[in-house]
Amino acid sequence: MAKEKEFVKEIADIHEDFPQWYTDVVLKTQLADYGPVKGTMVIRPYGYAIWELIQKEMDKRFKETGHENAYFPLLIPYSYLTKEAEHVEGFAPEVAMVTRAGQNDLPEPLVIRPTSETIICEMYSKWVESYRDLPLLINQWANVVRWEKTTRPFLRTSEFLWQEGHTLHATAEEAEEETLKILDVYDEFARNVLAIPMFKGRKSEKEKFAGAQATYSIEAMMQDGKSLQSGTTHFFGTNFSAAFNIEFLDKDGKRKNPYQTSWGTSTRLIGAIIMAHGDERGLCLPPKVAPIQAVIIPVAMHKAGVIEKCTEVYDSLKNEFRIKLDDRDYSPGWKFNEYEMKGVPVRIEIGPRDIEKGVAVLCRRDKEGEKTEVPLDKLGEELGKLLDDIHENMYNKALAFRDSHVKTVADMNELKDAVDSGNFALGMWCGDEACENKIKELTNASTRNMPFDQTPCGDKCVCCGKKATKKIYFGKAY
RNA sequence: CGAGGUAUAGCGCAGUUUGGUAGCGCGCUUGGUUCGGGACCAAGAGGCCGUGAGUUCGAAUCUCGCUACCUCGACCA
Repeated sequence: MAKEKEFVKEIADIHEDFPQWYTDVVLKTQLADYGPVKGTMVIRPYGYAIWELIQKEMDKRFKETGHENAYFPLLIPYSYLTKEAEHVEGFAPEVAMVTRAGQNDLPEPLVIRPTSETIICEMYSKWVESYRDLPLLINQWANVVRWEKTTRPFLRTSEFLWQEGHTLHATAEEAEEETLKILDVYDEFARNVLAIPMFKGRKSEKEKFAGAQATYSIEAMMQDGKSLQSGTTHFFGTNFSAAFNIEFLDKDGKRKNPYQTSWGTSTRLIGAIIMAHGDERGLCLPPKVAPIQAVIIPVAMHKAGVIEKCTEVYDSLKNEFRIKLDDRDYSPGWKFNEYEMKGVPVRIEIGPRDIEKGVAVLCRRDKEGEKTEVPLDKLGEELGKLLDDIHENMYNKALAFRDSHVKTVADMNELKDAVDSGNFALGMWCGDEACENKIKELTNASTRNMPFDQTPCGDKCVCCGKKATKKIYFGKAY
């Protein structure tokens, strides 16, 4: 019907105009709206509910691995930022500062945190005295501000929400172990909660965090073949602890700088969900972070007994699932489209015909048109199974997409072909930053990360042709 | 920050060339008929035309500045 075509046009075609599709989905599904200040966004209730579920799942994992939450101040003296040379160099260009308070200029400008290493280190230097104080494992949920040049809702905003973990350890081995452990937590979370497969690996020197000795990342492939860096963990060695005079007296009676890590994930993960799973109908949310896991849609609401039966079903499911009964005065067809656009995993239709048969119709979002009739007394059980199956299917679909969009390449031409046609390229690299820069210049792709499985796929650098020992992913990135 | 584009009702647009006081579709409100894939009829509400200055008797329309958004580059979670 003509009306249906108009609806489809409300969201740009995912295959023809991915950036526009993305923005349409964010705005039309009411995840977020633009704020009045450049690069800011308002996270609307539907989007914030996803963030709360992400927080809940992730926080549980941090606690299970021995971390505690704390909160550090938003404002940081500018002088703190300058203590670690690489750090200030990396962040200065995008730092926002407060220079006035009330009617007076401040004696020292205050940085609105772009990240909290410096102020946390300053505090840690007071708190740590003995090896008995280690390890110190703290996480904070906070907002940070980075004055980015180009912004996009969830993917890059001037202010964003995130979590940042900051830990201190007595030995380098223990700190390195922490960076890898958290990387695994991120990876497992992405797989089991967001249904997104990640490439785990180590960043190149060029791409690592300002002030880190080593940076690791999880990288997700979006449906346009671009990479989204979705989480990072950093090993600092003693770079910061030395700069900030964090010292402890070790068992051997010597004063030492502890080894440090930091790690973070942000509201960007919501962008990852949108771009990894969405389709021409809009959002498709993984059940574990879907604010509404199933929506009950009454059919022929005015007919006797329909609303009553729907309410009864709602009451029987509401304690076990995040469920909504939509009894608004819109036609069923209108609601079907609405909730599909908003990515609700399961729709439960209940109308006079179903009530007569003692069933409800379950329709899954991830497989178009697949409907099953389920006896009302088995609804809870079947819904649980269906949600699990939806998660599996979404993960497998994303995995299959990803695996079919990675090309092993041997030289620059193959690399360029691969990334220009929407793929990641996996190839050998000599480790020279000059090659990274040249690749970026010629193909617009950057190095993403080096997988832990370094089984060679060749022996020559894809760029310079010299002997190469590092296997690394290349891709265009957000 | 560099190049290009856009800004008129909640959304999508016309009107700008040739200045004369704003219109269409969707949505919204009310009443009625409807309801298993975006229903229909009728009656309504809603806009200092992004913003600041200038030209003019008169500016959505002409001139200059600013801002925001979109696309493409350089920087980042």
